Amino acid sequence: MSESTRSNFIWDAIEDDLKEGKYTQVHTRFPPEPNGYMHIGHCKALIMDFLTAEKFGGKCNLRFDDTNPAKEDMEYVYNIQKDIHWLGFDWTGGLFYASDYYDKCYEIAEDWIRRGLAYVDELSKDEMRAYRGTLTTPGKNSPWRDRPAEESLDLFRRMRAGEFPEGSKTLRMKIDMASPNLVMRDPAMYRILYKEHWRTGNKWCIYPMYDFAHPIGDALEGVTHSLCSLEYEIHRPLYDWVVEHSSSLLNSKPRQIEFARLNMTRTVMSKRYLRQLVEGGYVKGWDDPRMPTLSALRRRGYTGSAIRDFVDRIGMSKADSVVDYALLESCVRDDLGEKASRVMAVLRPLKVVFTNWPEDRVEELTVENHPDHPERGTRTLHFGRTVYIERDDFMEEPVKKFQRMYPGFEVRLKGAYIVRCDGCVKDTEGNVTEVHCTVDLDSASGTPGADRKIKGKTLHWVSEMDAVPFEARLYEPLLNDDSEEVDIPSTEEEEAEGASVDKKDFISRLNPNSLTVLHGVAEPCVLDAAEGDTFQFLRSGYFCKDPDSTKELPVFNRTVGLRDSFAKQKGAKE
RNA sequence: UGGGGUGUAGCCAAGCGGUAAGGCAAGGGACUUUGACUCCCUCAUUCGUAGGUUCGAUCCCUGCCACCCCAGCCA
Repeated sequence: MSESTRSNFIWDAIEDDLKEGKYTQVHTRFPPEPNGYMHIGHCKALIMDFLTAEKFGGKCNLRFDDTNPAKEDMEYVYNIQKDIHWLGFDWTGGLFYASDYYDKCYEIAEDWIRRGLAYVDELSKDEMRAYRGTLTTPGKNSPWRDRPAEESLDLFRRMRAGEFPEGSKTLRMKIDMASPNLVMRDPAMYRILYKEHWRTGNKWCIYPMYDFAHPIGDALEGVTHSLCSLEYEIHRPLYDWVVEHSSSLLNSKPRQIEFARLNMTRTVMSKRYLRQLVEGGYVKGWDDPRMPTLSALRRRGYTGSAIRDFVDRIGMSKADSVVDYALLESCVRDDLGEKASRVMAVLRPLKVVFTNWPEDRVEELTVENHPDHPERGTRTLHFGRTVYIERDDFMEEPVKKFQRMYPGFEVRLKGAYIVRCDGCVKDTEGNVTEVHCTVDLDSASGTPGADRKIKGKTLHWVSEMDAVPFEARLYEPLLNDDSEEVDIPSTEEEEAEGASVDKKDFISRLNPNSLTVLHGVAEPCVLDAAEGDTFQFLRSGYFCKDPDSTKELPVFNRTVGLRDSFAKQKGAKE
């Protein structure tokens, strides 16, 4: 549970940098593009960025990489900040936006043009692609590549002034069209975009590209270690090139280090697929508790500390990997097992009548809120002639090793009495509607008679007089366990083109049982709980009160079930 | 096919020339008024593969194989 102190290859590298005097302090940044909701996959980078700063006593900035006004929105800015705080971090180095640096970027761009490091190109998109060459053949120089600096400068200023239509011109870095690394083949620095930016309004109609703005943002902010995912590895020479050629204008010379991004079994991480789920109505929204978004996990009852523990436990490496979602579940169970108060709730109620218990007799019982923490107090329950138990806890004809309620067998009701099952009542279709039991009146919890050992298990229950109806929403992974993993796109691309084939496979893997809605009964205390409060419903799992709750009908999401070795064993034998 | 990466158990992952950590999952047992928790035990003679160097190789060298990333005026 506690954050491990073990290192990883990134921290080792940083320690070396410090030792060698390459840097005297550590400064990181978390640079999301505000174009969507954050999901569990983002947490690896997020936690790594903030935790690295913490570990080395440095600072971490939050910088929104808002260089593409076509895709970004303020709504996301707010949500991302909320998610970061939820995970228990703060941007100790400050809050920034790439758009803060538009002027500075422009200044550098003009400087580069003068120095012959950049030029205005007039190739169309298609032409540019053709000139770029292929993986195996070198590209060729644009006919505009060697135009005089003065001409480029003039054109660039007129681009900025809005004299040219979108797509007609770009500013490009002059590097090497024959480089075996495609990203070095004169990458674009600026494109014309007549889009209002949510922060800078209509001040600009040219916007810098990531490859240009990102290193500059880092270096302007004094970032020392720029951590990012593996797909940027081939951009590192470009990153260094940009910093190198503008170093006199910057505040630091950051080192980019890449690591593998997080993938998980039985879910998807790409924004494109998540959007399909929402827009196709397969889930109720971005915060539907089945989604891997942080807002969904929060609603479902996951905790920030469980997610931090998870990221700690998956480790940090450069190998592509798909982490078993069971590890995440294990982390929440750990966290909630300690934190959550215990309550009794019956998900699928079956009525039990105690034939030897007087109709009007009511007994007050005291039960603990947490077995390992007596200091968290107790609560009072009422025990009467009729209670509800879980349908699964009764079998008229028990299967092998079944140690719950069945005719002739004794079980204990948690915090109450030992009862013996005498039989059941069925409707015309043969469904069990009621179970009859005899209470051992000398076996009340806390009395010497309760010490009697029995073979039966201890069951949870809710008495009829206390029963509060509630809705339980149980979840399973979004995707079936298809042995073959989903084709998880590794970039955050939004382009839906060419996705139709993927979509079919992905949609066909959807788990039809990802949501089960049940109507159960619970102890009265669930009525007073606030939205977001989490309980352990004894023997059923951890449940979090949902915002859909009303005064009359509390709604609870099952965050995760308890481990169930009996179910496993039973499942294996069937 | 060019370039850049990565291959250690079912899934993650340590290991940095001296004889394979740990977690999750799985299996067995103890305890138990949650079939939970907790606690024990089991789970890689072998590190993608074939050679080489070495007294000694998961670690160094060479070849091969597999997978991932790159041909946006996205990030």
